[in-house]
Amino acid sequence: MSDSPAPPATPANAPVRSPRPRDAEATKALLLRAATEEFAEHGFAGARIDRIAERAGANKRLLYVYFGDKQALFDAVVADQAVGVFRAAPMDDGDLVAFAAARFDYVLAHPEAGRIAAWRAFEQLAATETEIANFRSRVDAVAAAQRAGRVRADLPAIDLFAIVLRMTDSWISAPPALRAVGTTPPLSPTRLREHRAALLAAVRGVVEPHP
Amino acid sequence: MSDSPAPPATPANAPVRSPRPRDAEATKALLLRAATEEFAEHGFAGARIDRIAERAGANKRLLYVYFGDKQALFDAVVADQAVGVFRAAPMDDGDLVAFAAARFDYVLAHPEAGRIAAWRAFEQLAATETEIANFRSRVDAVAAAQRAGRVRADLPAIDLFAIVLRMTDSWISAPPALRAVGTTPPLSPTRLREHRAALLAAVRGVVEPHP
DNA sequence: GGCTTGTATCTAACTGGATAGTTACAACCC
DNA sequence: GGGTTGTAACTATCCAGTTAGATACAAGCC
Repeated sequence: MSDSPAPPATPANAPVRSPRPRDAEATKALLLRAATEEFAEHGFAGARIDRIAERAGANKRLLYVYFGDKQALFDAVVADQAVGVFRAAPMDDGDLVAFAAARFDYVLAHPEAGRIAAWRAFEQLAATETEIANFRSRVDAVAAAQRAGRVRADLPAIDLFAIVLRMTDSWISAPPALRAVGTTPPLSPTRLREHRAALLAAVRGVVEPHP
Repeated sequence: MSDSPAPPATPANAPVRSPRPRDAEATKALLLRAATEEFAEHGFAGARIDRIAERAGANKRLLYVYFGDKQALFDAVVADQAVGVFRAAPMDDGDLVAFAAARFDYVLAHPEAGRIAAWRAFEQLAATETEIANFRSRVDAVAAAQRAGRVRADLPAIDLFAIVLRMTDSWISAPPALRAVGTTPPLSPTRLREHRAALLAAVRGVVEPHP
């Protein structure tokens, strides 16, 4: 015990206490990212504040400083993810097939976005004005396409949109048991391409004008 | 077990703090029913054991005696609800339109069934053999209908089924914000009939044989 | 019938650990 | 100094699961 460096309480040689670089924006972003993963995996009730702080490598306190409480943090995550999905899947000219393709690709590349959206839909919280406005613009675009004869016009635009929206999630959010029915390897790229093609063909069947 | 015609008289008489009649089966059924409601509303993590016992007017302990723990209770609820949906929405001859109609009607009349199924799909638990077998029988029926020329055969049966399954939920599990886009009164019977018709027309567009 | 005993059903109160949120304070930078 | 950013320790509450025991009921025995 005499020849050992005998590290005292002072962290002379131990940089374990790597003092986080004082960067509020970076820390906030780290916390939001960690919260996104945690909420995506476990939902609101299942998510743990301590795990989020740990994931972010930040202190729990900062979470409350920057976001408020757990609910406010969840809302921030939801809003953030909604921006991403909304941008990634535009609906130019009410083209529902292109919309479905873009949304499918985005949610496949960002599974947490799909899960957050789904979990959000299941909490019985009131919709925000922003959310409603986003959806309304999409439904309006579909209605315009109907008037232009590019989309079948004998069904309400909002129903067409709601149906196609759900179709887009058909594989990503399918019951695990249904996915288990398919090929033994869970998710080969080939299989995924096949489903993507089937999805788009199905959407075409829904939206193409009917006699 | 959903076909128990014995006690159709619902025990809605008096959940007062009177000594519970000693009837194990009735208590068990009451607990299962209460758990179904609680899990449907709040999901697994959000559900509270104490609330379930209170809803059932039974003691918390009985829940552990009859079902095991929270997870086992959830599994029991899921299995029970799955039986109901499976029976209510058969798929004779791979008729996906009739399947969609029956499933839509059933889930509309039993919202908790749809919510339980959705919560179940969100937990990343492994699928049971029963679940897989149920889905496989449906997919096989679709494949048979394809061979018989009643359903378009240029898309994989499993994809067709997954897509139609999700379409069925398109209104029931639509984001609240999307539902808010529609008419101001949230859910009129007329609007519901309209959506049902649109859903079935859309399913027809998906499954009808293509040249 | 009355009494005992055994078992299934039910209850109130408790526990140990987890968890959201807080306080007190230190370090940094202007 | 003073505002900002960070950390550790703390608290009050909640909650799944348990303990210990009470009560109804039926079978067995007299």
